[in-house]
Amino acid sequence: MAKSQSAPTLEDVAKAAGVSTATVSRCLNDPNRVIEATRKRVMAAVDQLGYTPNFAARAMAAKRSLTIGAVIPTMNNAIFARALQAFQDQLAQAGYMLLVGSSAYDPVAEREQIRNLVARGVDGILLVGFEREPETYDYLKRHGVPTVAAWTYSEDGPVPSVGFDNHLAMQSLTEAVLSYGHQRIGFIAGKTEGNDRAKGRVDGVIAALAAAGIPRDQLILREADYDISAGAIHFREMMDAPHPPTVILCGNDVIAAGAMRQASRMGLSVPGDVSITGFDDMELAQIITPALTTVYVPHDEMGQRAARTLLQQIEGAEDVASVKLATKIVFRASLAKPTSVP
Amino acid sequence: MAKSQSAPTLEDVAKAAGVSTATVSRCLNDPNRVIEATRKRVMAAVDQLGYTPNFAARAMAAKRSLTIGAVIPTMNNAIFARALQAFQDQLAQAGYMLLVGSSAYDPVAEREQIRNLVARGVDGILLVGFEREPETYDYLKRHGVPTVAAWTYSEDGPVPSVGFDNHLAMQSLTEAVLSYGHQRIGFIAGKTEGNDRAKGRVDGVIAALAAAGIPRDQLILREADYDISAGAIHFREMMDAPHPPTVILCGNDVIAAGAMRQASRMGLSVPGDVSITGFDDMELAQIITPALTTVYVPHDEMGQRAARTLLQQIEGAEDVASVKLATKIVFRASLAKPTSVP
DNA sequence: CGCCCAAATGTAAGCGCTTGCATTTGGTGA
DNA sequence: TCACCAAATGCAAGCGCTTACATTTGGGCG
Repeated sequence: MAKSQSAPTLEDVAKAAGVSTATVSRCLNDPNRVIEATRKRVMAAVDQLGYTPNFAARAMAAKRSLTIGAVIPTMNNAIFARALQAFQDQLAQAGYMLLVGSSAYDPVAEREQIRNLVARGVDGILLVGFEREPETYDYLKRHGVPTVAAWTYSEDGPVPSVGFDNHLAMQSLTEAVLSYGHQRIGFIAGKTEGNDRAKGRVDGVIAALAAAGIPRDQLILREADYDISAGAIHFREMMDAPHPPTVILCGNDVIAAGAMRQASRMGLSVPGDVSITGFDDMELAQIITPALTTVYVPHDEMGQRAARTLLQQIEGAEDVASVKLATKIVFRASLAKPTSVP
Repeated sequence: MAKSQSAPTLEDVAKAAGVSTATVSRCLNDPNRVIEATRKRVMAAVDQLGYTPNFAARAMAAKRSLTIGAVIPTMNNAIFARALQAFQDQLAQAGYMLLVGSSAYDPVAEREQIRNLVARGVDGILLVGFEREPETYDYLKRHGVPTVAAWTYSEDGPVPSVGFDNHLAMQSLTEAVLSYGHQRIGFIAGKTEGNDRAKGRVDGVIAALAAAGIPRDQLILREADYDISAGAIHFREMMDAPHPPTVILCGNDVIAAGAMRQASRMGLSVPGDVSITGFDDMELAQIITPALTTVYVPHDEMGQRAARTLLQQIEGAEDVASVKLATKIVFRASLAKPTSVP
């Protein structure tokens, strides 16, 4: 089938309506700069011809693309995907579309993606976390691309942020865990390299232990990829060691789910033999058995607020404030007092 | 902070290298049309200036955007997100980026998004399922935008597809369930309106029952939104009715998870009191207790193949073939023989 | 009944790139 | 050595839109 004659352009509409292209353009972008009679005529022509503006041309002439970019580690688990959905919904309302890239937790890939997005002329960018080369922030600033960092929070980061205090959240959870009487603690953290969020969580645990006067070497710490099987593997290794912990904290719910699965495979009861906690409060946290004690994170709100923060910047606001979201500990069955005498 | 002088353009590079813009352009897009000495000089200028091409301009001049669009129902659960990730990875390798829209299962929103993507000049579009107005397909064809439908399969759909046979998959699962001896079947389907995949699954169940000579009114059929609580609610209503089913099939794993949670809240044992099955084999299927019998769907492969199918079309291949993916039933603990005598 | 001014509209210059065609270059064979 | 040809490069015309600036229009007012 032959591709039809190319789509109608602004000029076609102008001709059909008997006005200049400038008028048509104004009708579309700033309707009340044009008198009603004319506007009607133009609009009639528009939908009679089935005209749709060409965004590339518009982007080029107007120097804005009505497109926002986002680079996230992965969409494989619901955790980023969910906030991204909320982010996207909010943008769509403002007429923006979302261009996504994923980095697979690789800083180099992330940098590439960012450059790519900038080359595509996105009007703003959503990033996850703060930790990346200063050059990247320079680059972004140099190109005048508004940026917001999510899943993290700081008053004085290189760009505005919308997120929560990873350190504090994990510290609180750890304190809660300690208050149950646990002394030997395992923590299966996410990979911390280039990941300030994971680092924050580790530091939170350490701070809580320190505050409780528990010697640092009581903490069994390991880093895992963010997936089920990694959780399972590390859980097994920790539990197989000479003095297994009475509770294993996990860097997120997915790792915790892996740990849980492994516990059941090893015939260990949770929380009878060992307690387990997660982070994120994804849906699965309430579905697995026993239900998971974890840290609730307002994913949807984070996505929405991030969008608004970005939009504000795009609209030219100076000194856009970062948004600090509250997390809270959700106590469920997977955490209990240790039974074995230490 | 003042936005710096605008980014270097092709012309700047040309000037710096002492060649014409045409040569620079060729260096970038078709390097071996340019002699090595020149190429080196140009490349040096390129990274000395930190030049990055402007995609809008390129899109406009070359009439391709190196951008692919996708409209999916939602990224809230991992099911679409996961395949989307695979789709995206594959595209990235070919230099494309992904522009995403989500429809929230609303046909009108979907149509809007599609038009939007076309206006943005995407080189191809990924859609979920076949069912939508014929005008949409006309529109796409008229604009010459290659399209592929995923999560569904047909030899002779309006566009090539990459997916599996929903009807057959669910029919097989139902047959398996029947072979366990179940007679009173409940099916919590997904909403079927405008959703050929959900419809296919319903038809599959019905076909299997018919083949087994089980009267149609033995089937307790309901449609639910695709979320946990909907699964829970419908599960409760079915089980509270006078003659509760001995097995409840669910339109997907998320609904099944909801059913499972509700079962435990009602003190019903699975599969002792009632069996439950899902569809998709998401990660959570193996994590919940009891593990869920479900239909495995190769999400990653679907995403990858969809990308390749689309790319083929973009490269001008005629008559691109649809890809039929195999599903298979994964038997886990949630399905067993009925214990109560019918 | 003109004049003046603001509102409405038109004119046309780009935005940064690709590409068909024209021109130049350099090597080859006679 | 020179004509000839392919390869390398340059020229310049757009691609479809926005927008600063110029021009026209039409009403209110003196």
